[in-house]
Amino acid sequence: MVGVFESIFIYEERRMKIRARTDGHKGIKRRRLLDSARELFSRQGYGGTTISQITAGARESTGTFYLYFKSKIEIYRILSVEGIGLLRGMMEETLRRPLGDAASRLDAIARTYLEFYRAHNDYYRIIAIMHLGQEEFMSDQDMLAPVIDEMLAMIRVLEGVIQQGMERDEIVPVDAYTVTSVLWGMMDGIMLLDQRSVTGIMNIPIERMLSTAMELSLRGLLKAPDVAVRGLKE
Amino acid sequence: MVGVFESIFIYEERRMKIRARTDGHKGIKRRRLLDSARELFSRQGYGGTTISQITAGARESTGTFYLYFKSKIEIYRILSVEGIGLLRGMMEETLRRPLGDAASRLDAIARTYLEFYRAHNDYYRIIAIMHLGQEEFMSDQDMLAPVIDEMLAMIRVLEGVIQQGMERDEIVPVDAYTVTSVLWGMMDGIMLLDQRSVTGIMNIPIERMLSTAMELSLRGLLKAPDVAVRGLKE
Amino acid sequence: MVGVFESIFIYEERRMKIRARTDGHKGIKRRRLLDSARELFSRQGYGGTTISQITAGARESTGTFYLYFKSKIEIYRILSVEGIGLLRGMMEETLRRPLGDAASRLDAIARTYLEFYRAHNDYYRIIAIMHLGQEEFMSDQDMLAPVIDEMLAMIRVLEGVIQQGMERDEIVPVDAYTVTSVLWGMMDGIMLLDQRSVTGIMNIPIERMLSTAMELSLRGLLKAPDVAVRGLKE
Amino acid sequence: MVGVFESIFIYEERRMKIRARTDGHKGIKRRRLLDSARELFSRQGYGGTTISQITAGARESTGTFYLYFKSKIEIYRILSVEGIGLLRGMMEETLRRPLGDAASRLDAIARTYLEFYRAHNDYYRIIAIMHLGQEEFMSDQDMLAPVIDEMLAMIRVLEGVIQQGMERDEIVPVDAYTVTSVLWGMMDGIMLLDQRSVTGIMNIPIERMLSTAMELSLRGLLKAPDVAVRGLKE
DNA sequence: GATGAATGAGCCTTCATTCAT
DNA sequence: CATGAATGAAGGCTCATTCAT
Repeated sequence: MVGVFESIFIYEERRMKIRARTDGHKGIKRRRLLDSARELFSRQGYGGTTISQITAGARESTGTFYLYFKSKIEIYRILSVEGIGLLRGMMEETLRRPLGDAASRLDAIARTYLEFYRAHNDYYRIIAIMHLGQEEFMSDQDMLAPVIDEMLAMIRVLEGVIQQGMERDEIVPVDAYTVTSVLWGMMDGIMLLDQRSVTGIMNIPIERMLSTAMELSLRGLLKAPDVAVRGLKE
Repeated sequence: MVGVFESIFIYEERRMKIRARTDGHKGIKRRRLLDSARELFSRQGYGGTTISQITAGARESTGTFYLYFKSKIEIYRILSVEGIGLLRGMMEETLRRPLGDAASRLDAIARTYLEFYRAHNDYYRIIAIMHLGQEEFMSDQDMLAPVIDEMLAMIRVLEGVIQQGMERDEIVPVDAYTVTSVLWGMMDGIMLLDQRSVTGIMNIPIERMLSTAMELSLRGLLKAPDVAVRGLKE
Repeated sequence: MVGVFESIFIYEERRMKIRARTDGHKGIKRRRLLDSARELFSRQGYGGTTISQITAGARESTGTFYLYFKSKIEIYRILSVEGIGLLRGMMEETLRRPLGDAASRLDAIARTYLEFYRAHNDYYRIIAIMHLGQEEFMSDQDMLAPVIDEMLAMIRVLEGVIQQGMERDEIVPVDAYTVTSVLWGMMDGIMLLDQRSVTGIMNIPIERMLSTAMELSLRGLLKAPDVAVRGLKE
Repeated sequence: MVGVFESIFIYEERRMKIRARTDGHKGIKRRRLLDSARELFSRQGYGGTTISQITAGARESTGTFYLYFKSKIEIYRILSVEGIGLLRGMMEETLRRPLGDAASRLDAIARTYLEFYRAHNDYYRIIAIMHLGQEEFMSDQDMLAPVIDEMLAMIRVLEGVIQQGMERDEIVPVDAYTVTSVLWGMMDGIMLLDQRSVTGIMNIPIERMLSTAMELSLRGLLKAPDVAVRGLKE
C-alpha cells in the first residue's frame, strides 16, 4: 500500500519541479482529493459517495473540488485511468525481468495481477467492478475510451507472451488473441469471486484459486505440461 | 418459472384499465412491474432506476408499486431470487438429460450457463453484476442470503459432476470444490468481459471465448483430453 | 369501561328495533368503526392514525369507511360529540341524586369528571386534548360548534350549583359564571398534568391532586370552610 | 433571550440576497427559519406544517433548512427549549424583584405566566399544547427531556415560594409539591380554556379568570386571606 | 351495499453544482 | 484562488379518497 502512494507522490514531486510552485500546491490538493475519492468510492460505491465526503476526507472545501475536477463522474474517470495505468506499469515492470519460458512468464503475469488486486484493491474495484451496471459510465464514451485503451494495451502485452510461447514451441497452437482474452477473463472471474467472498459466499483463499486456475490452463496450453504444473492434486 | 415468461407475452393483449380483483389480474400487474424493473435495473443500475420509471414502464401509478412491493430494494431482491431460480431450473433440466462422460456434462453446463446469460441477460446482470460495489446490498443480509444460498446450491451441482468424473477416472485427481469454484469464476469472468465488450472493447464472440475456455480447462482436467477437445487451434 | 359500551350498544339496539333490520347492521358496522377510531386516535393521535388502521381494527374494508363517514375528520367530530354527550350524561346522573350542600355537590361533580377521565380516557383525550393545535379542527366550525354547545350546556349545569350555593348562603358572593369557568379550567388543568405525567414528568396521583384542588377552592369559596375541608395538611 | 426577539424586528431591514458568511448573517437566517417555524407550528400544528411552508415563510429555499437544522423535529425541539427558557428567564426576573409576602409573590408568578402566555403565545402553544396527542413526541425522549427538565426547574421555583410562605406562617400547612403542581395545573387549565375560547366558546377575559383563580386559591391557602384578596365579588 | 385496488399529490430529505464573497 | 452557503430538482414513500367491480 505504502509503496504505491510513494510512487504517486514522487511522480507529483517531479512535476512540481518542472512546473511553478503554485502548481505543486495544486497538485497536492488534487492528489488528496483523488485519494479521498478512491478510498470512498471503493468502500461506499459511486452513488453512495458524496462530493462533501470526498472533500471532507481531503480536508478541503466543497467548492475546491470543482477547481480540480469538472464533475463527480470525472474524478471517477481519472481514477480509472490512473488505476489501470498503475496496473500496466506493474505488468511492464514484471515482463522487463528476464523470465525463462512461457509458463514462467504467464505465471508471473498472474502473480502480478494478483499483487495489484491485493495492494491496490481500491483501484481494482474502481476499474473492474464499480462501473458495472452504472448506465452513466457505460454510455459515457469519454469515460470509457481511455480505460479501454489502457486495457487493450495490456491485453496486447499478454498476447505477446502467448505468441512468443507458440513461436518457441512451448505452447500448443492457439489463437493468441482469443486465449489471451480468456486468460484475462478467467483471472478477473476469480478476483470477482474473491470480492464476493468478502461477504462470505465461499472460503477458498484467492492464491489457491488463482494458482489452480493457472495450473489448469497451463496444462491445457503447454506442450509439456508435466514440467510446469505442480500441486493440482492436493 | 418458465411459465412466467410465457405470460409476459400474453398479458399485453389484455391491457385495459382493469382493477386487479382476481388473483390473475393481480399477478399480471405484479409481473408487469417486475418486468419493468428488471429491464430498468439491468440497463441503468439500481441507483439509476427510480420507482417512477418502474411504474411508468408498467403503465401504473406510483402508489400502485407499493401495493405489490414493500420497497425498492424488495423488488430487487425478488428479481434476484427469481433470476437465480430460473438459472437453477435450467441447470437441473440440463443435468436431468442423460449425458455421457464428464467432459460432455461440463460442456453442457457451460452451454446452459451461456444460454441463461443470453436469453435472460437482464437477470444475469441483476444477479451477477449490478449489486457489485453497491454497499447497500453487500451489507443487507436479507438481500444477499437467498441469492447466496441458491448460488451455492448450484455450485454444489457442478461439484458433483467433477466428483463423479474423478470417480469414473475421467478427470485427474483434484480438489473438487476448488476446481468447481475456479470453473465457475472463469465462466463469470468471460461473461464479464462480454458485458464490457458491449461497449466495443474486443471483438470475440462469447461462444468462442467460452468454448475456448472450456477446451483449455478440459485439456487440463481430463485424463484423455484428445478425445473430448477439438478446435482449440482455429 | 364495559358499562359505557353496553349503554352505547343498548342505544343502538333500540334504534334497530325502530328502524329496518338493514339499519341495524349498518349501526353495528358504524359502531365498530367508531370504536376502532376512538382507540386509535387516543393512542396514536389524529395524524398518526390512518383510515386503513381504523377499518382494519373494525374488521371492515377501507371503502366501507366512506359508506358511514364523510371523511376522516368527520369521524373525529362524531367521536367528540359522542364523548362530550357521555360526560354530560354522567354529570346529569350525578346531579339527579339528592346531594346536600354546595360543597358536596361540587365535590360530586369533580368526582364525576374524574371518573369520566379515567373510565373513558379515550374520549377525554379526544375532546380535551387531541384537537388542540390542529388547524383543521380549530377552524372547522362544523366540527367545533356541537362540541362547544355540549360544553356550554355542561358549564351551565355547574353554574347552577354555584348559583344555588350562593342563594343558600353557603358560598361567598362571586360571579357564578366566572367561577364556574375557573373551576372547570382547574379540573382540566389537573387532568392535563396527569396526561403529561404519563411521560413521567411528575408523580402525584391524580386523585390527590384533584382533591387538593377542590379543598383549596372550597376553602376559598365556602362561607364555613372548616366543616367541608379535610386533609389539606398531610 | 429577550435580545433575540428584538432582533426579529431588525433583520427585515437587512433583507437582501446575502450569503451567510459571517456568524451574524448565519444567525439571521437561522432565526428567520425559527420564527417562521414558530409561527406556523403554533398556528397549524406540527403535522400540519411543512418544511416548504417554513422556508417559504423565511424566504429561503428548501435545502437551506437542512443547512441549519437536522430535521423537522429538531427545529421543533429547539423552539420548545427556547420557549421554556424564555419563560424561565421571565420567572427568574420576576422573583429577583423584592416582593413582600407569599401572596404577592404567588400573584406575581401568575402574572408573569400570563404575560408569557400573551406576549409569546406561539411559544406557549408549542411548549404546552402542540405536542399533546402527538405520539411522535411523547415517545421521543430527546425531545421531551429538556422540556421536562426546564419545566420541573420552574415548578421547583414555585415550590420554594410556597415553602417559604409556610415557614413565615403566611400559608397554611400543606404539601408544598402537591399544591405547587395543582397551582401550575390550574393556571394551565385556564390558559387552555382561553385557547379554546379563541373560537368563541366563552367570553370571560383571561385576566379575570386568572385573577379569580388566584384569589380563590389564595383564600384557601393563606392564613389571613382577607388582607390579600380583593375583588372576588365583582 | 360492500370491497379493496388504484391513484397521485405531497411529504421529508439529499446532494451535485453554483457563485457571492 | 478558495470557500462553503445556497439552491432546487428529484427521490422514495404514504395515505385520504375514489370507483370499478
